[in-house]
Amino acid sequence: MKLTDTDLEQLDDLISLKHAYQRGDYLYRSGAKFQSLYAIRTGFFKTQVLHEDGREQVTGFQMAGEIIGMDAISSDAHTCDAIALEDSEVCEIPFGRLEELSRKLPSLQRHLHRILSREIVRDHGIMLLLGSMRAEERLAAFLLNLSQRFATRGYSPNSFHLRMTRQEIGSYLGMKLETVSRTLSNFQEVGLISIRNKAVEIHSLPGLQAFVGPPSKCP
Amino acid sequence: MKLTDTDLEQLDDLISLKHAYQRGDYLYRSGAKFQSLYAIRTGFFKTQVLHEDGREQVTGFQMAGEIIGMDAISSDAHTCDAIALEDSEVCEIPFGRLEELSRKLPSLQRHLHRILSREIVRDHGIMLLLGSMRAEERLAAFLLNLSQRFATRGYSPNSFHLRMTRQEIGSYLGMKLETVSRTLSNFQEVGLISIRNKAVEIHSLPGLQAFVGPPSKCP
DNA sequence: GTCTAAATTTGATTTACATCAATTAACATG
DNA sequence: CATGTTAATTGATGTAAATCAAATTTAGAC
Repeated sequence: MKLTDTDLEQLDDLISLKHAYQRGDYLYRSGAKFQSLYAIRTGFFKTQVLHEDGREQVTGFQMAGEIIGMDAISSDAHTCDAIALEDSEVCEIPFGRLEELSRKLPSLQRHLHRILSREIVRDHGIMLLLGSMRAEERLAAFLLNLSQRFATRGYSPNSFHLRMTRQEIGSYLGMKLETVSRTLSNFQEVGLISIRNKAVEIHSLPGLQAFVGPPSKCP
Repeated sequence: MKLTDTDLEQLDDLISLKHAYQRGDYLYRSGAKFQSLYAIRTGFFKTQVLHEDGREQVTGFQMAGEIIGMDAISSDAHTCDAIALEDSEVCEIPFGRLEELSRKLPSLQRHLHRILSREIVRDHGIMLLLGSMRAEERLAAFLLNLSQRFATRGYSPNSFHLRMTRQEIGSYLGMKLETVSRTLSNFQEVGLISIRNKAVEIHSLPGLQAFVGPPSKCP
């Protein structure tokens, strides 16, 4: 299937709505009517679900190139909050138009399906992490994941700064902020990383990797 | 958009591949090439992801009317195992054909997107559960969820039998089988449920609901 | 720059759950 | 129906992480 000029125009049109958000701004709120998906151009977001009793769970940290808002398709309303963790730029993708266009462009359709499915796979990974790893392992996996994503975007995999607080990391990883802090300090003490407030230096990626997985059996 | 006779034929055709599975059979295995989604007609399945180090995490229990296999779209390969927990019947839905047809039928397209999104929402709920609930709350939420799904299918919400072992429940909920057993025994002692092996009687749905959520503050 | 509030670190203590261990009950198989 | 096998219960003990509590650092507001 070839793209006609009209197709290209429409695709171009589809992603033409750009918006800027400042640190702390909501991209959308839980309960808001679903209209669009959002492609992050620059910046950093978190998404969180709120339990009626006030508990909250961070469900993800999203960075440039990632799509958010997919949870809202099922009920035509957003089911979580998305909040900018730094000044960010976002492309709005009206979902109705995306569906329309993806009916004409099989490769776009396939792409959309892959993105939706990738989110499911990601969530399963976090379920594994939350359900069966210890605090140390979770945090190591978290740092490795960030490292890998920064690397993909052309930044250093060994040196980056965290956009989120210890509390937000803790919420995401199912542990308290004190445990996050202590565990990071431990990593530093054994020389795996340096951490000064939000600035992280990973000294040994393999060393962190060795932490993920159960304590090695010594036969 | 109206459905033509040809459309209806194709839709009918799409879901014509039925297969039977016995307790313990694999519907698919992690790593297998992705071809189809599967609609469960009757029976009960579990899905689990395996960590290379041998740890496993049950990611869901699926029953009649539910669709599984969506995680595989992203990489063209299944990322988890799906195993029948009782004798079951399943419709295979070749995904290429589903995509093709959903290009012609906007309502089918929308339906597919909703199903994919619903899985994401479900996973976020489990992340909340794993990340921020205590064992008691997780198990209460689990029983309520099963109850509600049985009710939707016309079965009693108060009386059903578990198809899965304590170990599988524990894996799903991020706790050990002993804790599952103990917690169920506690629920029984306080009169919320009766449980004899796999047979559950819920005596008070509101009572279980009260368990989900943090211990009530007494001012 | 100063001041205030928020975030982080670190320590002491508690606790929920895991682990280890043994018994009992349910299930499958010849 | 007897018998090996797996699943479930229950108890005793250990431990990872939560909680409670300061002290300290960092970031924002004025």
